[in-house]
Amino acid sequence: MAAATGLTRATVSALVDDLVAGGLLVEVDPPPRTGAGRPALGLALTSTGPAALGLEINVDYLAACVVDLTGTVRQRFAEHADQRLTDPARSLAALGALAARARLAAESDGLTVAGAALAVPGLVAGDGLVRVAPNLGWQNIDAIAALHRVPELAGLPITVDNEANLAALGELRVAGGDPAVNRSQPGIEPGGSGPSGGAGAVRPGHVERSSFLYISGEIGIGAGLVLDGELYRGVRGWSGEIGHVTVYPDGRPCRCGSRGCLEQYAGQEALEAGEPLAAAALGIALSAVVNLLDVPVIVLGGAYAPIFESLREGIEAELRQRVLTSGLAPVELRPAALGADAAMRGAADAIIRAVREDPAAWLRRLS
Amino acid sequence: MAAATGLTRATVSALVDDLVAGGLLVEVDPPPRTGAGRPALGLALTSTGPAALGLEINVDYLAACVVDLTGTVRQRFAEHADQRLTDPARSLAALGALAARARLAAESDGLTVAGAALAVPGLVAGDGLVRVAPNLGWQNIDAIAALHRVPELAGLPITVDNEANLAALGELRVAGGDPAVNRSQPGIEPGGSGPSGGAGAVRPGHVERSSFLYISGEIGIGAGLVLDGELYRGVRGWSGEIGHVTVYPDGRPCRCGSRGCLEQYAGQEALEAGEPLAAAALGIALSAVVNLLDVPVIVLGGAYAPIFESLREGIEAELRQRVLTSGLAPVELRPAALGADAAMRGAADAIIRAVREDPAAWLRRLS
DNA sequence: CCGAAATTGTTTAGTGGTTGAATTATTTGG
DNA sequence: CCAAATAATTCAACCACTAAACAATTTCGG
Repeated sequence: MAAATGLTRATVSALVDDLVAGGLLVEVDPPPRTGAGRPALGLALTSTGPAALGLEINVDYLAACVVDLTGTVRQRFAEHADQRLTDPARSLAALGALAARARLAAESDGLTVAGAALAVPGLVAGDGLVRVAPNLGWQNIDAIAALHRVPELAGLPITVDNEANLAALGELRVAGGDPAVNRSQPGIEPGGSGPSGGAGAVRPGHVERSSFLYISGEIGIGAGLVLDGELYRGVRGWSGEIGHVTVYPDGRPCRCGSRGCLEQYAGQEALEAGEPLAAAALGIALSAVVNLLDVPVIVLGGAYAPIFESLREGIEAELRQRVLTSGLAPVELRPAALGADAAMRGAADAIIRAVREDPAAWLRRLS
Repeated sequence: MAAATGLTRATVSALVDDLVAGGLLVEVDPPPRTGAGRPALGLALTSTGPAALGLEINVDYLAACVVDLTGTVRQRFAEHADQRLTDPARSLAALGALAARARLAAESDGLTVAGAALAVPGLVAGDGLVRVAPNLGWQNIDAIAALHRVPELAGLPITVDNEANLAALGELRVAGGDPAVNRSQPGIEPGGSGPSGGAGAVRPGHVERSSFLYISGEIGIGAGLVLDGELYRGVRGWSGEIGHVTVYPDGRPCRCGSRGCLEQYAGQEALEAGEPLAAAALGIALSAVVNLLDVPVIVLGGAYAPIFESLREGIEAELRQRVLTSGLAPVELRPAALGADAAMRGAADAIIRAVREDPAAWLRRLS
């Protein structure tokens, strides 16, 4: 652990002591043994302590979950109902009720909910205001205030974010880039036990930071962009609107007022109509992303995940042709690892991530 | 200064003392007076001390400059000659000679060159190897090694980067995002001298971090992307290849092997042929960027800068139609502030930036 | 079965950057 | 000329971290 962080063993000891005392870490018994020497103590994130409430509202369902520090889903509630015909205030009240149940269930399980995040299919301003969510029929909805009106959620910090952004965060956790997840138990690389090199053989403090585009095919098409392990939200929080990237400049008119948007060729409605250009259109739009941003991985989520194999070849053909650097290094295409829960899981993960990044803030809260 | 950084006045004093002792700052006499109280001391970056060597190689010229800590160009040498017909080694030797002259002139002027950066019109790998520069006819050229063969540059740290990336950095300095440039002399906002609020009225440590896309129209079209005040280079350093973003999927064949690339409609050759679609093609490609990344500003550089006004309306029309959020907040379009020297200036600036970001490293060097 | 080597974890004194409060210096404005 | 305001310095105290010694516990070789 000291080698991985670049800190002294003494420092690590002190910090770990704090985290154990604060209830964020627990010592566990059986560490895997690696060779000679005194065996290391096992450490694990607590499954009691801080937890996060992940919320999602979408065209045809509401969902809430509670995730603990380890990333395990501890509670999960969902409700299927068409939100398009419902008044936003009612939708949010129903979601609030779901969230309240999830929170109470979690707290009676020893967890303390540190905060909540809500995933919505629309444009969210920096202050959390939902500017427009076309498929829900929302416009300028203050979802945070609405949720805060539920008594059980009154004091809770709540954030709102775009559905694709949060789903991308969910994938980030699974795909790697999160050292606490894809590393094994503390105790450095088991392979390197020999005298292969002294201290400094591994660059200390270095963590592989992944970059990828998550693209979510729903009624609309959204994208979440992770650059160097961090979600990029854009200056106003409106990044990732890949559904309205122009694919055919003089193509079909789109409800956004433009023509030839990707959504017209690869949105869920086009897919259900058997659109033959879907894969090609996706490939054209994605090649623009790769040319511009040099992202090495593209994750297909939402409605694209189940039909991944049928899209793959068509997309890859366009990427090969249209990405300038495709000859130097290919782009990896893969289906989303998380299913329909991706956005809700990612929402909870956003909160957990904040606690992980600054555990001291969580410990200070006990004042 | 203490208020701006969030540090104590005592700490600032100590730090400033170090920088003055190390020759990075000098005390200057006349600070502008703001109201009652003892007047503040003036501080300015030294115009002696560390400096940076900015180098550029392009199709028809070589250039080298030396920039000091304040951002002033202290030396500038350029040489016009067609590099397409020249052997890469010869081009680099000629550039090295130019660089050597610039360095010697600067050092006899009291400056110490801290490092050099080279701008090339091509793809540069993370280690500085120029993978391919189509318009120079380069492939896998180790420019750093070649420059290091010049005796006067032997020990100097040298980096290589894409021309558009560095030009974007140059624009960043001019456009803002660099507190040391766009703030006035130390001594906080002169307007706020009244009792408008105690300490903490200004969020300490906050600096406006700009995001924009710089697009450079040369023979090829490149782009440099600045997100939150930082240049985004992409995972492999190959971001910004906007010239090969598809604009018309079944359009003109491009020398990259694809069809309908932006370069075919808005590259310098197309412009010179009076291509009527140039502005529209640019607008289509740029709308994709804005939809994906939500950048609020686009800077047109290279060959686009002088004809900015003739392109503006055509580009803006496409942006209005194709950018989903154009109704919520318009995208600002503006011509590059720096001229043909943008990339070279940006190159030097990249080095200066490194010294500014970690002045302690520069001070340690004196051991 | 013993001892050497290896590895983990703790203890201790020391260091450097920072804070906070007190002090001094120098101006404006009534 | 004095009060209020602002700028800068000094100094003791603090905190996170380091470095080095030490203690604990294992494997491995005879």
